[in-house]
Amino acid sequence: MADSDHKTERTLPQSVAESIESFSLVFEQFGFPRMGGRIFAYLILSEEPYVTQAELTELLQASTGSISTMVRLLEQTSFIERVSLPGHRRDRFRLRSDPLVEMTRRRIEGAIHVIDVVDKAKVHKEVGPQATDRLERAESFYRYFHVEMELALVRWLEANPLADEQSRG
Amino acid sequence: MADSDHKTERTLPQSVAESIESFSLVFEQFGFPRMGGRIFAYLILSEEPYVTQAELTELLQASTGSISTMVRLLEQTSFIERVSLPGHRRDRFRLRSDPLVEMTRRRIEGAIHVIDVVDKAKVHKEVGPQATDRLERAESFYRYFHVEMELALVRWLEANPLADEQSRG
DNA sequence: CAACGATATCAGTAATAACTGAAATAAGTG
DNA sequence: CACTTATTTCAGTTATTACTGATATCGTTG
Repeated sequence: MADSDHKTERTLPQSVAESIESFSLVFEQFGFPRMGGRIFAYLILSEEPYVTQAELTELLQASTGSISTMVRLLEQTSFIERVSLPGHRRDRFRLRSDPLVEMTRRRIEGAIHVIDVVDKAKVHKEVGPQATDRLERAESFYRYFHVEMELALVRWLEANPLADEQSRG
Repeated sequence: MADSDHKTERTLPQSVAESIESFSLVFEQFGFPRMGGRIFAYLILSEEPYVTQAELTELLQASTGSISTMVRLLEQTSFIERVSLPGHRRDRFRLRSDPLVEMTRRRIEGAIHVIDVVDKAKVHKEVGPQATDRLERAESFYRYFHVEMELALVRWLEANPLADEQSRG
């Protein structure tokens, strides 16, 4: 019953490999290690919804350690999902959601931290009137922008619901 | 006529120094070296619109090399402005705009690069129908979101014009 | 134009983080 | 329960980058 290791493709086509690299750089901008971005990119670009660590190791030309650490990180941050099926030794992984949308959502939430830093800076007695004005301006901007981004995101999600191509593989 | 080096404060109050550190971490998230963030933070928090490299070196406890490199970087990326006055040896620097707003603006523009990467990935013949759907969904989201952010930013700037506290020191 | 002060440059250091590869552990199978 | 295979862990390597501190260059002033 084993699924052993008879995958058809042992290696990725050049063009896909290049796209994966581009994506990895994009995801790096979101604060992810490149290898994490490569996993995202593979899952986005592949027709196979699930992938095993062994496949990732081979296709992405990476070490088992690197893949193991990365899938755990992505799992813990809820970007991918681990599925272990009885009758299968290898765990399988799949995307939980559009990674770019989800990262954008988290970045939006990150704005709260910025607001917090700005707000905290205002309270010190050493901060003069002009500085206070600047801080208030920055805070006002961030508060506004944060809300606007949240609304825009919600609007888009409502207009573009997840057609659950997600729910089976 | 020299302005020599008779600044009143040789060192920053604890609380301000802490705020500066917090800011430096925020700016780091925008891809700036911490020292750059500290310079921003100082200029935001100070009542003095202008600062010299010597002052930054002392107040931020940094090396002259680090400060020199950083102000040049910030100058080249148009975040700060260098003003050299005749009769003054030291160059003086000041903010050109709200750094947080400006960085947000640039981040928005960065979305174009993401769209580009997604778009390029679609053309390869090896990319199947499901992957194409995912890419199109991502692209659609990014295009929409990019426009919405631009609009939100413009709206805010119109409602909050720069009262030119900027134009003199 | 000599001397000094400010800034730029550059080589070296330190700190960080990703990644590898091997060894340990866990889980599934006959 | 022994064996195999998948996964985790971890120590070590490599790469990157910020920063320092010394030296070189530039610019101003007397």
